[in-house]
Amino acid sequence: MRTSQLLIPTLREDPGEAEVVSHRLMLRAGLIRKVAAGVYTYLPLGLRVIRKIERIIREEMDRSGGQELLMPIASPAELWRETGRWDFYGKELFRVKDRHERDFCLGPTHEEVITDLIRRDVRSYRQLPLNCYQIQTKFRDELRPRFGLMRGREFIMKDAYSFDRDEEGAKLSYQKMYDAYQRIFTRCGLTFRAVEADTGLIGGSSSHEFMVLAEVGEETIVYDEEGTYAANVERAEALPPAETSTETPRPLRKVPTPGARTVEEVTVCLKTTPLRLVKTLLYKTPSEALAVLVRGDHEVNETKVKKLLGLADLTLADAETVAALTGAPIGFAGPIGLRTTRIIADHAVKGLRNVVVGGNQADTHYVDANLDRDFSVSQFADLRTARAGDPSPRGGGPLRTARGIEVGHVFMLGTKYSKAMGATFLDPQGRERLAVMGCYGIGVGRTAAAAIEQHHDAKGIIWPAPIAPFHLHLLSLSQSAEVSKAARALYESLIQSGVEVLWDDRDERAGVKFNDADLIGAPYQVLIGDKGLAQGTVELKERKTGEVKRLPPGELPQHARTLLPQEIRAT
RNA sequence: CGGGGCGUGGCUCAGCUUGGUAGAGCGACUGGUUUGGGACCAGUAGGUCGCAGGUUCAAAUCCUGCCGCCCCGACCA
Repeated sequence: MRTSQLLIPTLREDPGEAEVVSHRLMLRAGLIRKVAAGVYTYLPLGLRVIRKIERIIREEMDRSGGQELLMPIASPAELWRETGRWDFYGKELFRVKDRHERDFCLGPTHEEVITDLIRRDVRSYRQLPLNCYQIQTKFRDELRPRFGLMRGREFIMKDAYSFDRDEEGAKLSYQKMYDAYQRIFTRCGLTFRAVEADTGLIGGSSSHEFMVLAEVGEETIVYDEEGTYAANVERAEALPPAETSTETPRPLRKVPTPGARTVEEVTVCLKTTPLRLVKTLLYKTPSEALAVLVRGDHEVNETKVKKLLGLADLTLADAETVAALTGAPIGFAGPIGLRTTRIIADHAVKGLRNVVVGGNQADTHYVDANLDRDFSVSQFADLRTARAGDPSPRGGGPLRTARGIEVGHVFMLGTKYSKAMGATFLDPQGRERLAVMGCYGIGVGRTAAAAIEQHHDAKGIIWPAPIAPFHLHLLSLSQSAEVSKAARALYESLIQSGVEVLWDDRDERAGVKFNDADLIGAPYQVLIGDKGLAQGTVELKERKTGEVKRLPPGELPQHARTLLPQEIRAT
C-alpha cells in the first residue's frame, strides 16, 4: 500500500498521556487513538497488526481442533444470575439496561453464553468433545484502565471453551490448548513463560497464565532457576519454615509501646526483629470479621485467604471495626483477647515461641506470647505471599521474582458452569452427565503491546516479522523521475512476489521518511535514491540491526522473500 | 473510593500567582528555494481558553459546582 493513501498519522512529539513504551509508540506510530479512557480506535496500521495476531491464533486454534463461532457482546442478566456472577463479578461488569429496564451486560467473558448454547444443542456423548472459540470485543469496567491497549475497558480477546465427557478428556483438551498457546506466542516473537495462576473471577480447579516477561508487566511472577516451578505471586506456594523454635516459653508480659504501630516501629521500640513478631490483620468479609496472623516479616496474601474461605470479597477492616474488635486504634491488634472467634494463621506462625503481638489496647504490646497457652488459632494454612529467596515449593533453588504481562490464561473449569446451568449430556449408558469444561483466553491487543515492549529501540518499534503491519517499507528518497519510476516498478514486483510492502511515496524529505519508517518498525526497509540508482543499486536495510545491503533492484524481490519467515513465504 | 496533577488552535505547551484586545514551536494550506536522517524564506487559515453558574465595569486568569483525562495510593495494624 502507499503511504500517500493510508491514514498513518505519526506524531513527532511524545503524547503527554502515554507513560509506557508500547502505549507511546502505538500513539506515535499512528496505530491507535484514544476515544475514552481505556477505549481506543485501531487505525489501519494498528488493525493490520491485530489481524496478523488473530490470524496466527486462528491457525493454531483450528489446528488444535477448535472451531470458530461468534457470540454476542450483549447478554441478558438472567444467564449471569444462573451462575451467581451477576453479583459475584462486581463493578467490573459493564451493565446496561434496555428500554424495558431489563438488565444486560456487555460480556467480559462468555462462559454463561456458551454454556447456555451447549446445554440446548449438545445432548449426546457422541457430540463431545467440543472446543468452540471466538475472537470478540470484550468489556470490563476496569478499576483503572491504563497503558493503552495493555489494560483497556474495551478490548479484543480470543476466548475458547472446551466441553468434554469426563475429567480425562478435559485434561487432554487443556493440554492441547496449552500447547497451542506455546506455539501462538512463539510465532508472535515473544519471550514468555507459562506460570501457575490463580483462577480469580473465572473459577475452576487450576490454571496457567502465559506471561510475557517485561519490566512494565502488571503481574509479579516467582520462579526457581531449575525451571521446576513458576507461578503468579498471587498463587505461589510458600512452604512452612523448616525449623521450629525450641525455646522454653517465658511468662507473658504486657509492655508499653507508645506510638509503635507498624512492625518497623515495634521492633525498634522493643529492640527485637520482625521474625519474632506476629502481625494480626483484621478483615471484613460479607459475613464476619476475621483475624489473619502472619510472621512480622511476611505479607498476607489476600488471594489465598479468599480462596481458603471461599470469599469473593475481602477488605481490611476500617478503624471503626478495628476499635470494636480490639478496643484500640489501628496498630495494636493482637490475638490475645480479641473479640472474634475466627483467627486463622499462616504456617510460619506455628513454630514460633515467645513472640511479640499487639496488646488490643492503645500503645501496648505483649511480649513472650505463646500459641495455645495465650491464644488459639482455628486454622493454619499457607496464607502469606511468597517472595524472592524463599525455597522453591518443588524443591529447587531459591525463588526469584520477575514482572510479566499476562497475554494468555488457560483454565480447567471442571463442572462449575455446567452444573450451575445444567449443561448435561447422555453417556453411552443413557445416564445424564455434566460436561467437563475448560476455558482459554488470549488478549489480542495486549499481545501487540507486549511485543512492542520486547521489541523497540529509541527510534521506534521493531516488529517481529510475523506480526508486522508490513514486511517491508519502501522509501523513495527523492521526487526525481528516475527514483519514482524505479520505486514504482519495485513496488509492483514486490507485491507480485507476495511481499507486503508499504511504499512511502509522499513528497517528503528523506529525513522525514527515515524517521517515520523507523517509528513504524517494518522489519526491513528498502531505500531508493538517486545516488544508488546511478550505480544501479538500491539499499536493503534491516530495521533491527541497521545493516545495509546494496543490490540491483531486479534482485530485490527474490532476496526479500528469503528474509521472510517460512510461514510467510509459504503464503 | 482517597490524594495529587492537568484540561488554552490538529500536536507539545506558555500565559493564570498580580483580572484589562489569546501566544509560541511543531503541523496544515499557498508560492518560491531546497532535497540521503524530522529544511529555509514569504504569506494564509485555524481557538465559545472542558462545561455551567457566580464575583467584577471587565474573567483563560478569582470563587463554586460538574464533566473529562493522567498519575499515585487503596490501609500489612
